[in-house]
Order: sequence, then C-alpha cells, then structure tokens
Amino acid sequence: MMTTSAQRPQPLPTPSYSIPSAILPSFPSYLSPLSSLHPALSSSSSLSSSSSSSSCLQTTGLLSGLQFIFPRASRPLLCTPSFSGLPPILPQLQLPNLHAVRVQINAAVSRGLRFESARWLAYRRNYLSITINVVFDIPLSALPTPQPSSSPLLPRSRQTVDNHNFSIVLDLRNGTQRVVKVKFFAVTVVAEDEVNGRPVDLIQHTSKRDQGPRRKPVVARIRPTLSDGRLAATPISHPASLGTHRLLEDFIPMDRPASAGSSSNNIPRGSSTSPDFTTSLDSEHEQPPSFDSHHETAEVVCFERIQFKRATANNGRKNTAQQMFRVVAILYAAVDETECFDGVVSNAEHGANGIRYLEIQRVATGGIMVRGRSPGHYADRVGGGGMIQ
DNA sequence: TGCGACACAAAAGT
DNA sequence: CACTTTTGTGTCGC
Repeated sequence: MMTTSAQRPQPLPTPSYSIPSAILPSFPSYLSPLSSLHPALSSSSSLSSSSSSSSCLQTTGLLSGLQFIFPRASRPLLCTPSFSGLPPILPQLQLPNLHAVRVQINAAVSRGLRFESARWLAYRRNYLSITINVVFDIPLSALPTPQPSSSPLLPRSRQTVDNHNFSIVLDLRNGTQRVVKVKFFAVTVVAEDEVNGRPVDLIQHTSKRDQGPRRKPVVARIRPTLSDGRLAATPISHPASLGTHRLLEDFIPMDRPASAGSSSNNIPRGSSTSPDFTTSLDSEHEQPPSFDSHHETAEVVCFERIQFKRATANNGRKNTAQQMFRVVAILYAAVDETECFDGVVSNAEHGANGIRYLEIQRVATGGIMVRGRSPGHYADRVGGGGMIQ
C-alpha cells in the first residue's frame, strides 16, 4: 500500500515567471505570430493534445512587439528549445534549372522538456515528442510550374514538392561532382553529447511502454513545404499547427489496429498514415532504426514516446563537469543506391529497397540536462528541484 | 548517482 | 459521468 508520499506529486512549483531576454531564442515557435494565431494551435488541437503540451499554450502576452504564448504559471515550463543549424551543410540541394534551394528544418520538442534554473531539463523516463517539418525556400519564379495563387500564410494551400524534380550535388573523392535525382525526402531524430558530439541513444516506446518493444526512431518520409522566398520575412508556424504524421501511435500492430490511435480526433491529420515497418521486431530488445516507407507523405512528422536511453553524467554534483545532451533533427534526401558509389563524400545511411539516405542538413537544440531518477529525488535540493551549479 | 523493473494513481481519452 | 488507457513518477534492489 502506497503512502501519501507515493501519491502523484503536484507539479513542481514555478515561481513567478518572466522570460529572461537571454533565453528568448529558445522559444521561436511560441514567439511566432503565425503559430499563436493558427486556429489549430489556438484551439489546443495541436499534436500531443493528450498532455501538458496542450496546456502549455494557455496564456498569451506581448513582448518586444511580438505576440507570444507561454505556459500557464502553475506548471513547469514545457515549451521547446530552439533548434539551430550545424555546419557543415551538405550536399547542395537544387532544382533542375540549377537554382539552389535553401532548406529550413523546423523542429520542436513539443513535449517532455522543462525550463528550470536557466537550463533545459528532461527526465530519462519521461516521454519526449519531437515534431519536424521542412521548408524549401524557393521563389515561385524559380519553379518550373509556378502557382501564384498559393499563399505562404495558409499551410494547406501551399504547393508541395511532389511535382518538382530536386537533385543534389554530390562531392566525389576525386574532386569532381555528380548531380543525383532525389526520390523523396526523409527525417529522423537522434541525440548526442553536446560537447563531443558522441551519439546518445534515443529509444521509442509503444503505448504499452514497458510491456512493449523499444526501438530507435525511424527515418520517416516527409514532404517539404515550399516557401516563396519569404522564409526570412515570415515566421514559420510551429510544426504542431500543421497536419501531423504522428510517429508512432503504435508502431507495430499489437492488440489493436494502428488506426485506432489514441490521439484527439480534432487534430488536422489529412496526410497522416500508419507507418509501414519492414524490419522484424523482437520484443524485449532494442531494434535498429528502420525506414518508414509509407507512400502518403506527411508535411509534418511527430516522433512520440521518445526517451533518452541514459541520463547525463554528474547531475547536481558540485565541482564536476555537468554533461549535457542535445536533440538533433536530420533531413535526408533519398536517392537510388545505384547513384551512390564509393566515391561519394557524404553522410549516408542504407535503407531498404535500394534506397540510400544522404544527409542534407541537421539542426540541434542546445544542451539538455537529463535526470535519471524521479523528480522527487531532486526536489529537496537547492532551487526546489532545479540544480544549481 | 543511474538503471531496470514494478507499481500506483492522476491525467487524458472514450 | 463511468470506464479505460496513457503516462509521470515513487520505490526497490543492484
């Protein structure tokens, strides 16, 4: 019999909160006027409506002339840190007319992080949701078949990349280049040590959590949206405000059909499908990453039930180096394997069915402290749960 | 201090 | 509103 001490604790107290200007870059999604006005978001029908992430979007305010949304004061902060680009960026994406394509990966940790004591904080055992969409910034005039009626303000009316042929320029070891046609685009999410870049495993659960298998997040197809050369001028909506392909509601059929997902049915998910996994699954053991080969490609992909496999080192230890992890979103161009021979200089992953995934670009969060034990283990420390260095 | 397993109970979904 | 499912986290034994 559990005692009262075992009862679910109240959310960690959040003292009167004001956004320090130093951390404003951590809130790009919620600073976006578009996201705060988007009906899908303002009606709390964004992804992960199942939890506190929706209640994260409760209160609006005004700062520096921009409308923004921040969590209600009674809860710990659960909004997303910003993702930023990491050099180098390879290879170059282009249109058939050789027009270069500027790529923006739009990512958010839409669930599972708190901002406490001026740092992002996660608990190893708690779920993260990571949402990604991709924008290709191309002037319509550069497209072979311009559609002037499309509006960048209305995601659903955006034309898609489907009818355009993209290619990438691959650098070869002999110093020459080769142009390869892109079959489709895909994204995945990984994690790494903030300092040395060493990989940190992420794992993904089914809704059965401990009773189900775990695996690394898949490489999921995505359909980038097009921006008419206005990327710099127009803030991009939070990915959650668009139709989302939720990965994975239940990533293998278990005791119910995958289509019977638990997500709120008021989520716009016109492009959602159940992912198709080709690798066999061995419960009780981790699985390697696989490739989501579903044909109907979503503009927004959400990786749900993600956890860090391990915690950061030296959490709360004084006079030790506090390890920090970061979450990385990666965009791949899928090309035919026969187009890639050994001379290609690029990060590549082998997929199924003769596909090879060439990394186009990646974005990453700043450092995230990952605690390995329950919040209660840290609550009696200085800062009411927040580690003070 | 972290990890895996087990467990309870609140939140969220139906 | 009742029931079920999902998920945060307390506890235990290493």
